[in-house]
Amino acid sequence: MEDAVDVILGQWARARPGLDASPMGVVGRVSRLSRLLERGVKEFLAGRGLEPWEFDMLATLLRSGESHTMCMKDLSSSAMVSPGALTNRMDRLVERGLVDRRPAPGNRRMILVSLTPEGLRLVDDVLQGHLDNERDLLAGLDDDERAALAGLLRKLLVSLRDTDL
Amino acid sequence: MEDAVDVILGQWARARPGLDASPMGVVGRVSRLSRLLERGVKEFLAGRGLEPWEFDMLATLLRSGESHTMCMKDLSSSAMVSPGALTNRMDRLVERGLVDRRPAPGNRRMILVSLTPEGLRLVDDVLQGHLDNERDLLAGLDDDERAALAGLLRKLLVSLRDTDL
DNA sequence: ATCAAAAATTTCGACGTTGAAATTTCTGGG
DNA sequence: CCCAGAAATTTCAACGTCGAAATTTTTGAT
Repeated sequence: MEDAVDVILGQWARARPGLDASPMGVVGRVSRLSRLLERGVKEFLAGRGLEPWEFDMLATLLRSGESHTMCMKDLSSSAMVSPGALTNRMDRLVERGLVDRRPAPGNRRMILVSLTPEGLRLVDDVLQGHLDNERDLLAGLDDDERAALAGLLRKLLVSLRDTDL
Repeated sequence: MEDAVDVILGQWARARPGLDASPMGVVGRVSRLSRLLERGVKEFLAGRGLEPWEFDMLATLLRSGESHTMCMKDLSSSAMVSPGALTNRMDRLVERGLVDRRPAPGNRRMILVSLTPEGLRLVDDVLQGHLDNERDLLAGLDDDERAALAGLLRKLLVSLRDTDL
């Protein structure tokens, strides 16, 4: 069965015979798949009253350790957003009462962000459904294929040095 | 070798033992890989004086057929951007002299966009280098692995109905 | 103790996208 | 032939991000 990227590769073969466009077979598919999965996640979370970035922030704090607390810098790099964007996001989460913010004792340069009880309850409520939804989005592959895909993606990511949060 | 997503899965295993977070092993990796590849493409194109979206538009026109001409609607869906964003992009490409825009003869609702000779020369000059760069970004996988990865991604994309441009 | 450099965060302006409303043109049924 | 609805594009306001500059605090060398 053909996907949209096959159609594109066919167009290249016609427009520029002799050109080896095969790298687009991977790069293009990763890009399209990423957007489709994002949309699927967004639709699920919208039903729970959360934007994807909100769930990301709450889930990052939840998995960070018992205290559910991180400083702005670590949150910024974990979420792969600029420091400025992180400030903006935390402003809004504080306003919703899902996190709180306080200077770190002993180092007033740092701001510590924690889940509030309400934030913890919300993310915990949504987490299982979110994973079920992701499983559904991947249902086109069986378990072996999913594992193989994860393995290939890992190998590529490691080669691109994506080894830290 | 561990990648960043393995670290995240390890955090989940500690924070919520018993939770099966494995879908994130695929979804998270696709998302991170997509961003890394985008960055690699962006850096290459910046050296040629092009933004990724500019190259996308020019390449889409180039591979569309002999005439290098498409209407706004088809360009919009090809590039997966809203119609409004497309108008904005074309304004700027016209200003750079890389495309031209004219009403379709016989159907004045439609606007036809074509590569100018200058746009054609530019995208043709950059195309081979762009593919070489993408190949470099994928160099962590050998040919068989790359083909296997493309196949798994295709299967997943087909299951998500990503079969048209 | 002091000061320059580094570190963490916030502020701010520029930019691009989205989604909805508006505009123009076409199509088909009556 | 006319008109309502559909189709293609443009306009516009709201929104979020980035990057750079500014701010505050800490660190280390002298």
